[in-house]
Amino acid sequence: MNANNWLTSLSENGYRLTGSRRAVVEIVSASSRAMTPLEVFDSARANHPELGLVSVYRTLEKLEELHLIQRVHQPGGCQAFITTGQGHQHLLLCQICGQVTFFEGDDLETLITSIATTTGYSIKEHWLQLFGVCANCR
Amino acid sequence: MNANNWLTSLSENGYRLTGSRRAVVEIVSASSRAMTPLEVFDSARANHPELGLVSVYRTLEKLEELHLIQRVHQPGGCQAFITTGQGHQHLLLCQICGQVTFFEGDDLETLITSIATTTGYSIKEHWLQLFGVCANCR
DNA sequence: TCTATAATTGAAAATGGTTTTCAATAAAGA
DNA sequence: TCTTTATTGAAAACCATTTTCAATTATAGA
Repeated sequence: MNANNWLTSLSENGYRLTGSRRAVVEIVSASSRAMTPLEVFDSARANHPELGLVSVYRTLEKLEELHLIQRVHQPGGCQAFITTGQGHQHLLLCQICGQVTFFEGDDLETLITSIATTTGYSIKEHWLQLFGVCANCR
Repeated sequence: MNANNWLTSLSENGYRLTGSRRAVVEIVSASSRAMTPLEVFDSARANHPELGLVSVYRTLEKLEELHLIQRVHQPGGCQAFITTGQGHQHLLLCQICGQVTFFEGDDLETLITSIATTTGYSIKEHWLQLFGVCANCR
């Protein structure tokens, strides 16, 4: 279902719907783990053996531009992408299985306002990520 | 002053004090902006023209291992390093001048506990970064 | 449906940041 | 001072990502 929305979005933004793009969208939209371009490539080639790695990079670039996916920063590297949550959300990552969960973090407003006052900064954006072990992996 | 502490720490951990290491430590310990290996290299070569880029990478690696510096993740890239703050601190980055300010973020405990309960995760670590415009740059 | 056009493709080459290799050098303890 | 061994810079290797390019193909319009 996500996949169809993504394809519609690509199409509405003037991008053509090709086999390669469908292959990438299919994999990434269905994953609850952040995936690197190479992981997407390997996974997508199961159904689309003709897919090139270059097209994976190019498709991920467009999905990111359309805010359908976002890059995930981790101690081990920052190349992986995950579906973007609805609204403003923060990330919770399982250090064992890699599962990504989103959560609302509106409680931050108080903290942010206080920091802005203390430091004299005008704060525009914030990143919050939690790392831990999910219920399944304990 | 930071520089001497860092050199002491390197020495106490069995690393030799060399000209290359002093050059890197001198630059990085004095910077309030996150610097990439190449920026450190360029800057340090002003006083140490014989310094090699490879030694910059190797020294940064050791400083990170000793928790004297930490990698800073930003939308534009994740290669830059900054001095580590005292205790557990969070980052506030100026999007204009790159200045890094640390702040305490203990107010997060409540939020984190609540997320742990809701999601069933055991939370081990967290990253909080704020981006904005510092007082000087406004 | 057919055609024309311009976007998209995969392969190969290029790029750029980082790491490894290696012989020469130099720090530090005896 | 001497000896040992970590450290060095240069060059080569590496590897993820981007660019180039000619062939292909999605799409709009006839």
